[in-house]
Amino acid sequence: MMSDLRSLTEVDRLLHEPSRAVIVAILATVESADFVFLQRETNLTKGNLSAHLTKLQEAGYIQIEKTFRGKYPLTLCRLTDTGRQAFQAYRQKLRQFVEQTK
Amino acid sequence: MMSDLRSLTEVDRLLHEPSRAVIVAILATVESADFVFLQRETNLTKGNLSAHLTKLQEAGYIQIEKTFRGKYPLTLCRLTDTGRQAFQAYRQKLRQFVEQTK
DNA sequence: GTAGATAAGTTTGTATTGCAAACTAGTTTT
DNA sequence: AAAACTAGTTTGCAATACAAACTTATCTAC
Repeated sequence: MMSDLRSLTEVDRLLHEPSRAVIVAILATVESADFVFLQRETNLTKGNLSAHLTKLQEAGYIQIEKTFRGKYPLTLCRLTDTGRQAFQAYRQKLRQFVEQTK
Repeated sequence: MMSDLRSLTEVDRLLHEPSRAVIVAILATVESADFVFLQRETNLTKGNLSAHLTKLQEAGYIQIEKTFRGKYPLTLCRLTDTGRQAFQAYRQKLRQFVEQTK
């Protein structure tokens, strides 16, 4: 396992975007979260949240289920196993960088 | 001090680029480093290294001195106090994120 | 019953990037 | 004197992050 400073350059770019890292960090603590909840927690605009969720879904990191709460749309998101593993690897990469630097 | 998950979205974007974080991490360990040394250590192309160094300089994070080694150009880089402080803050932000997530 | 506000999203427009490839200027080798 | 090497800088382009505009449906006030 290569473990020098420059291994940070191989970091997962999808998760290295702070907004997405925060979204995934939240999803790592709950079994699922809806769009409105995520928007309140992240402070993102609806548009940007939507775009980030789509990217996470395309990468297979989250699963999105579209349904209804009463008469309104409900978008439920949950972290996949792939997503959880990627997030752990990402945290590990950050941890190593922080520990290896001064 | 705000210290929840979403404070990661306020991370220093200049340092949050892995290539630049690595450059700065290297410069944090030496009093100065030249272009050729940095290129070997980072594995960046000359073009991209040049561009990243220019950005770090524009932000006041590094100081660049152009001189000569014998007959060849020598570009010496050193971290400024501002740059060192920014890097410490960046490391702290990463550390907090890693510690606050699961 | 219809005009306007609200809910829950998606799509579009744009300016900024990170990266690869091309270029520059001088020096050494053949 | 042509080719190759050194030490960089500039250019071209595709990707992306964010804001603003748009969509579709529901609720409220008149």
